[in-house]
Amino acid sequence: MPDMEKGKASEQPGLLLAELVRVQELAREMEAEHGWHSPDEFRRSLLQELLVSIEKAICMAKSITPDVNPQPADGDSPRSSGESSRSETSKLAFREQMSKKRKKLPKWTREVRVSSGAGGGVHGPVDDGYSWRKYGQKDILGFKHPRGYYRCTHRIMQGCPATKQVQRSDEDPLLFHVTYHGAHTCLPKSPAAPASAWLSQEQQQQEEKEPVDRQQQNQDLLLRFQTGLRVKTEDLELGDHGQTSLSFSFASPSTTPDSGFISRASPGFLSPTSDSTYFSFSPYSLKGGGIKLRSRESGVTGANSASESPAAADMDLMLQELDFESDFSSFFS
DNA sequence: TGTATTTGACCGAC
DNA sequence: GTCGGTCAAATACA
Repeated sequence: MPDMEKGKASEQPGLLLAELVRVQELAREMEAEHGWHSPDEFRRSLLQELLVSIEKAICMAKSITPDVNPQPADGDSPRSSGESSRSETSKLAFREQMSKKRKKLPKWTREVRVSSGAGGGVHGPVDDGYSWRKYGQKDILGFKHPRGYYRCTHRIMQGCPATKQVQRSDEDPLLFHVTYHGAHTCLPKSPAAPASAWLSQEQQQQEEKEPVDRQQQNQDLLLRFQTGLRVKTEDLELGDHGQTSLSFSFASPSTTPDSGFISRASPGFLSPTSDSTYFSFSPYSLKGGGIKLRSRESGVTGANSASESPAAADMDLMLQELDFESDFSSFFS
């Protein structure tokens, strides 16, 4: 293939991505102007759905590369048709296809700490809006605890390629590393109101009563985190596909997952591993899709060392330097 | 009885 | 050859 053609081919996804980012910006502007404080719940949920869909599209666009053959639509749902008659060769071909595809999928890693107050497990209903099905577990070299493998329940029906891996920390049994692979192409279980679950009714009412600008909202968010739970970023980094690593720590006994933050989320999110339970957050809530993330200076190490001010600084940094508008708007609105 | 989880085996990547 | 990720039959559970 001549270089010119190669260049054109590689330009297409870039243009597509640029267009999508542009649409995302417009949607965000619309949300900022009309959606965020709109008393019209319907309009707000529509805007949030729109933003989530755009992010999905961006993710998908990012996963496309010009030098790879386009995947057939049923590539993600191997058992959807003709499974029983699949020949050995086609089976192998499919595996190879999936293997190549995996490498292209966007990936997010995050660490989730479960409060000891929850008794080593979270009994409160926690939900990221998607349902997961465990398909494997494996002992990993260098880790005391096995790694659990989950995929989206809708993989077969809707061909959703999203998977996640859950690895319990050796040092801290209450800490779980959750790695998401691929963006959901399926519909969330409760698309209209997943995010509102993260705030108390009182907080939501307050939110509606007192319209503030976006930066002020970020500050409010920060305050809420400071009073309710600690949040810190650690080793914020960029992977090949915009991988980020974030850490959430529930530090106050009065704000254990059971007592508030988590328990207000919808059911079904709790995904037990073999010897524990864990919870995690939607990749659409925190991922840096389409957003450049900058590494912060290291200085806060270990979950327990996340004192108030570094956590505050980190959160502040996140909220100011990273464009988390859509992410956090869906996460906390 | 249908659905979800467990677990040994298989396969590709390194 | 080793290891991580996935498959799929067996099993558990509601």
